[in-house]
Amino acid sequence: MQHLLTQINNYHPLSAAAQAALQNCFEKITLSKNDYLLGEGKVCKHLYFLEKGALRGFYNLDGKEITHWFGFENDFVTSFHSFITGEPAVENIQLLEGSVLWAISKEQLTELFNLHHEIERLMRIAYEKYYIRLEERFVNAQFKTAKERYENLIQQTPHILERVPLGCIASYLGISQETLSRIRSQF
Amino acid sequence: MQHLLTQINNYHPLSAAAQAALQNCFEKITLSKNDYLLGEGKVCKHLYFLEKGALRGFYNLDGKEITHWFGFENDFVTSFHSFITGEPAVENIQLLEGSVLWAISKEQLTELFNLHHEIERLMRIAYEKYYIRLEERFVNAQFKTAKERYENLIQQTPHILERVPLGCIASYLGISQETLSRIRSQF
DNA sequence: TTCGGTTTTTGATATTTGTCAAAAACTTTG
DNA sequence: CAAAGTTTTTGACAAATATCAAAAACCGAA
Repeated sequence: MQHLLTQINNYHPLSAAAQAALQNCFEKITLSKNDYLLGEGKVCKHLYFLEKGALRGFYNLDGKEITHWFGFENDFVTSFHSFITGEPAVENIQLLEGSVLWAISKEQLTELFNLHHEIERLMRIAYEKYYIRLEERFVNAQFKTAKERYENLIQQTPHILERVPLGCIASYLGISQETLSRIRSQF
Repeated sequence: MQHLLTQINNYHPLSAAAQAALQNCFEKITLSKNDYLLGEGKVCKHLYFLEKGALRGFYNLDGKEITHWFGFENDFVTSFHSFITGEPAVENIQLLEGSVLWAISKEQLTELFNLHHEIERLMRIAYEKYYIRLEERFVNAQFKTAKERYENLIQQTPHILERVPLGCIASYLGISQETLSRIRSQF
């Protein structure tokens, strides 16, 4: 729990009162490799903080699993579309490693927003960061070649390569596994 | 100005006090077709609300202009990366039509966040909406074919087709102008 | 209305990436 | 450790898309 609070203070420093309130709402979850945090069709009612471990978001297309994002230590994760809109999730969230998470419900979070302006500020800032991050991935996806995207991955998020099976990475990069394998053989 | 306030209340209803505060901070800007709202290399210090008109964000790559987003009536627009981080913008923002905008500086907005919790909430909610919208574009870019992306455009944002030259739309869809032309001829 | 410039389309060809099938390498577990 | 399963690589070929060049269509201003 201390780790969670430290990280949150890193995003945006909070008063003791706000920290205490958060502490009351977050619940610890421990999951094993391959467990599901969320299955498609379910409404995702929680925001999670990933303290330790790794997971992926994926959806099914023509019988294939399309992994489109990963979560690692100190990431906030959820199915954002479902969490925000309240609609059923299109994606699954599955553990890539045994992990420790902290969960807070949307209801509780909304309540905390009302009680503590600074917690809503924290969230606003978190969204800003996540927006920028997504924007960069979007530009990569749309305007870079498969090889450039792989080089980007090596340089900017090499931990993904070390902790995730190549099959997941291929769809994360938006290319087929075979193409990824051929790109790798050029290095 | 009334239009601006009405639209903002649509996002999230505000108290009279908050509305008055906003009203004091937003400045009207009128620009002509082809004018620039922002040039690459400059830090984007304002958030804009587009009351009437259309514009595009684009950057230069190997001498070509890559349009990656459009703004239309009732959109909040800015170079988000630059606005959020304070770094120089990579992109240009150029008017596609004569337009009416309202501008607020980041400084003023930050001040308003401190004075009115509800304005920060408005912004948090706006980021949520924009995040989801971008996520959808990302999935399209990464996992759909050129033809599917064009069909999506027709169905979901047909106004783009009516108001924007095809050259801009091609790069918005992440395809060459020639390919776009060939796809169009199939309809 | 016509000229000059811009935008869009068409054609021929090259490049990139995907698909399917099989082999090789790696992992897990009894 | 060995069999069975899974993941990754390789090969041959097909499909999607890009590029370059030129023609056609469109558009704005004298």
